[in-house]
Amino acid sequence: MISKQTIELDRREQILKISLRQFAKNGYHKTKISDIVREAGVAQGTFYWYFKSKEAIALEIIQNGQIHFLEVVAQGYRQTTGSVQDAIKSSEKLFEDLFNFAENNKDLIELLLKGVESEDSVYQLINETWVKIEEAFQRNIKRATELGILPEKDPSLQSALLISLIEGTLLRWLFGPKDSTLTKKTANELAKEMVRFEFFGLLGI
Amino acid sequence: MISKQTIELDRREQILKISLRQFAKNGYHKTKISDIVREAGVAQGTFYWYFKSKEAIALEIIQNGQIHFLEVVAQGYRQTTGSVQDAIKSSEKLFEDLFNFAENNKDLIELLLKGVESEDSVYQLINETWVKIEEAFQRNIKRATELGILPEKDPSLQSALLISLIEGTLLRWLFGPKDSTLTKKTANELAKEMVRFEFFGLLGI
Amino acid sequence: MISKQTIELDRREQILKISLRQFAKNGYHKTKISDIVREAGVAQGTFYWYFKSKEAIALEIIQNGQIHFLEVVAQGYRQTTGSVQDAIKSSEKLFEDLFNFAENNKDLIELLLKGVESEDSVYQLINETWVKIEEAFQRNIKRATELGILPEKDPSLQSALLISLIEGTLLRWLFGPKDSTLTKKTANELAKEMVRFEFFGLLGI
Amino acid sequence: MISKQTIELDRREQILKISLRQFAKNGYHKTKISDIVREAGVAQGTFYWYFKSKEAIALEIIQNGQIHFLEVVAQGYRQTTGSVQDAIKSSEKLFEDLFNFAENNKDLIELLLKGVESEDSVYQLINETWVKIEEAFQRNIKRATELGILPEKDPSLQSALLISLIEGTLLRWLFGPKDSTLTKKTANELAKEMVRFEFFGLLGI
DNA sequence: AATGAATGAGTGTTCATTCAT
DNA sequence: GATGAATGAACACTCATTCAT
Repeated sequence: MISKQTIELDRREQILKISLRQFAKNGYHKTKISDIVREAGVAQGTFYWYFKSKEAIALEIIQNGQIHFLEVVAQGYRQTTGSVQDAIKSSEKLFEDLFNFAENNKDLIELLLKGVESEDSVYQLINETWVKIEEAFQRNIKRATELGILPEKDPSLQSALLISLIEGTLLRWLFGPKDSTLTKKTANELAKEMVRFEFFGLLGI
Repeated sequence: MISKQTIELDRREQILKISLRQFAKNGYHKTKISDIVREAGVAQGTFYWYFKSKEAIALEIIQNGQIHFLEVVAQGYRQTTGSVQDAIKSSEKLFEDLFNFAENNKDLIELLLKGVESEDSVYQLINETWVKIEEAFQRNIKRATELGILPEKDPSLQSALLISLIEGTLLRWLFGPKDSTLTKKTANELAKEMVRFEFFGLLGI
Repeated sequence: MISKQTIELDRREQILKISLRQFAKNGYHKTKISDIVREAGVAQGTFYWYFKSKEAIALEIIQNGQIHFLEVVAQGYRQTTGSVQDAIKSSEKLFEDLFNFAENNKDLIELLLKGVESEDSVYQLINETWVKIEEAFQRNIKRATELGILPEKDPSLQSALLISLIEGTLLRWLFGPKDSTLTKKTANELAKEMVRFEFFGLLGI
Repeated sequence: MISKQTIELDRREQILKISLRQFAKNGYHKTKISDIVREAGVAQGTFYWYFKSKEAIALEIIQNGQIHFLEVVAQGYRQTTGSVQDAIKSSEKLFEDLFNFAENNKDLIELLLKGVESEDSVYQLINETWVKIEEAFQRNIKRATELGILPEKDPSLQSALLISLIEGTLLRWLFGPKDSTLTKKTANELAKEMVRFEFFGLLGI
């Protein structure tokens, strides 16, 4: 039997999901409440029973996404014992988790990557999400440097470069032209390539 | 004497410039024609004497920008004789030119980096710009591989990674928090760091 | 023991009371059913179990109020024997009763005085209330004229002037600025002043 | 020849006039912008070319009205030499001016008398208008008291009573039932009756 | 009796675009 | 070339009312 609770959650969840997809696909401004409710098969007013405003639902979507995204990043890193091999392995693991998450949450990632021109508050929250992810990576780099795995350098620059790689790769992997070599790679393959570039650059083997 | 022709060009140029700045600063959708003409000190109708529509001016702005941007990228690369040292040098040169151009054309870069959620046609043109730049880099990578400077790998992946680095770095360098270590670097310093990472990765010296 | 009947009456009474206060305080249009039910602690649908519509509850509130108001006005007047002194005394008594009633029914009075811009039907009923009160006063004036207490004049004008005085005084006394000399008067004092003006005008002692 | 200036003023003036009439007739909340523009024969957007918002136009209407109304009240009073006869004469003159103004500006008076339930800012401005008029009357009463024409009493109460008379009389004279004896009076007759009541009360001759 | 989710017609406002002058 | 008044299709949001449970 489906309880009231379940129905409400479902409807709310459904609107959240539809909104996320539309925000991701068409952007914040071009997504109209009327489109969302049409797809959900409910009346315009129903949207406002569950959500205070367009801005509010966007913020909730991103907030949720941020939490899940950060969980992945936080869990992905295992403590390394000290060898470069270990660092590479755990980095691969992290990237693979991250890419898998991204693949399973394409809409969220698209919104986080493209949803730049929205309400200010929404923009801020998206920004905050990337900053937090960058901070997580920075912590890992610092630890690796302290363990002597990585040479001493400006960790903020390093993490910035890393995040740049990740953002750009996600964009091209998930939303690039369907026939590119990049699009066809699996999360695992991509993680390996990324790590190779991360540690050894273009010259690395 | 200033001819009518000149005046027209000036006014047209002025509106283009103002529009670029406003598109960059506030985004495509949040930029209103009324704001543009107010800043330009002309009537609403005047805008439509020079430009067919909001979409048209955005396209023209990006088209112009694309041409200049590609010129820099095209000129940046000199022919390499074959040594890794040369490749590094010329890569540094390219990055430095690119960063200098970006610094002198902040508005354009901001629009190209953030202006994702606009009209479809505008989005496509921005996309095309990055693709063309990526292609330019890809050609260079291929040549370096043929010359034996770089090891054999998927050049489309390599250029994708490179462009990702560039985009992310530009975003953080030009539009990141004012007090970060990244923001304070000069174009030359940044180019050197980029190249180091490009060729040697995190482990490189 | 509280019977179901009692509970229902209570709940109904409670909603009526809350609605009256909100109508008075915020006006008919700015009072939302959602506000009323929130304050009553019941669901939106419950309101419509007890009342047909927003208009219906407003009409009922005013209808009730009209009855009580008219009772006061009807009881207020005692038969006068014929002397001016008696007329003044009984007029004072009436005003005092009326002011006391108003003080104990501020919300109702506020609604009757300010609730002008509501549904047409509501407006009509408020109007009717004042007309009936005016008629009561007019009857008294006529009787006083027949008894030779008051000089012969157009009684409809006289009662109109009287009601005007009452309405304006109530408005200022109950809802005027808290620090005015008017606001601080008691019902009895006010009644005396009113009667003095009523019978003798500005020149009267 | 009709200059642009004239046309603009006309259109603006026209919308102001239509809005005033609709606000007066239907109240602030029930007056829709769509009704106003329909009557004016212009598009919805045109309204917003001339006025910032519904609230803004209401405020402008009342502000204008307040100025004209106060002018009448200010001019109406002549300095009195000291006799009661003079005071009565000048009071009659003032009331007559006031009633004439009201007759020629029925819509404004209706809005000022009935437009109680509007936006807060609008409500405040209407209130302010009556307060200023009351102050003008109060000044006159004080002067008359100093000259020994009126007996010493609380002038704030006296002016309050006077304004109450005026408001109530206007309401009934201009908007009362068409067949009443009151409605049929001329401004001059009404002024005389008012003054009689003002100075001598019901007992006065 | 009571709930609260759902409805949908309406409301003020915005803004790119047009056009008579 | 230039003006700025005029347009009207949207759009986000509100709220009295309904109804299945």
